[in-house]
Amino acid sequence: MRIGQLAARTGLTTKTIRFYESAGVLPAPARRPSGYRDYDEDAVDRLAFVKAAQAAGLSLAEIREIITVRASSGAPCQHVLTLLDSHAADLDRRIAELTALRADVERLRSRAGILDPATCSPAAVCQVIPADVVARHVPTT
Amino acid sequence: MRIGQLAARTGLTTKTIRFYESAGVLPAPARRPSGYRDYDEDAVDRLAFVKAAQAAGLSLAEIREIITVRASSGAPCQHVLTLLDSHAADLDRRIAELTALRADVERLRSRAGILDPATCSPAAVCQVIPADVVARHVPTT
DNA sequence: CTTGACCTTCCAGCGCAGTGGAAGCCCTAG
DNA sequence: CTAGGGCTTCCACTGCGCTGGAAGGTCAAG
Repeated sequence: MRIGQLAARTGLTTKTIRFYESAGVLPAPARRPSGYRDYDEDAVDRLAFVKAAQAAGLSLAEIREIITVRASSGAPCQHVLTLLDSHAADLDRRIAELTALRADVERLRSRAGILDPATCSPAAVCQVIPADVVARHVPTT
Repeated sequence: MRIGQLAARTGLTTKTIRFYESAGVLPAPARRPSGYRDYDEDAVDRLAFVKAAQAAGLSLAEIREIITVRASSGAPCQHVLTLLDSHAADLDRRIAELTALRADVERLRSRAGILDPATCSPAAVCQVIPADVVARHVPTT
């Protein structure tokens, strides 16, 4: 099938499919004499995997790596599990950070009621956002 | 004071300070005859505000807008509160998304034990990541 | 006078996952 | 024969917050 039909069947754009090929997550397909790409059914499965892996939070670089492992040393399950674990840990960290930030934003909000706008200095712009929030949200990333 | 000293006092780099000026979050300072930037104490306060607002999750574009409001119509407290509210709502959404993703990653992990690597098709790469995760993590962003 | 630290400008690139557009070929229907 | 829709390549751009480097000016110490 040509790229347009593959796009229709997978819900991606032709642009994205070509980009995935260049990104190494979709093998270069056969070509017709005209130069048109000619895909088989495997391409549909592969793109389904790419979408699923993205939905699971993996980057294209990680997906490419999984595919490489699969091609060179068989089933990449162990590698995938390691990746998933490290992503779960990342997610836990991010969730904790965002939750802390959420609490701090709430704190600023409720504290704002007792402030007098007249006491804001122009250089400091707005005392609703005080300097001490920096200390609580240090370079975590 | 010159830019190097301002950088030392704020913990930023000279590059970043010039970038902030071009981004409109720090006013252009006076210049010495040599062309060197010459900052006053207000610059320290301003950069403290920028850092604090960043730590509170605001983008430079939002910070610039707050500063513009401040310059044109006085204390921007109401504007800042609106921004904080909308950011709190964003954070709630992001946290919910990440939490759902975290649960799904966990689900994949624990389900992986009962899979036979031999039943993975090469095109689908790895059945640890099944197509149905896509449905649960639809285009949310 | 020279060295070196500091400053100036401008231009380029990072990572990420695409998206947009231009110039041109292929193929079929009318 | 022409129009159109599809396909090809390549290059540039998006958003975000910087960071790096080149080429050159300034200033104080030795």
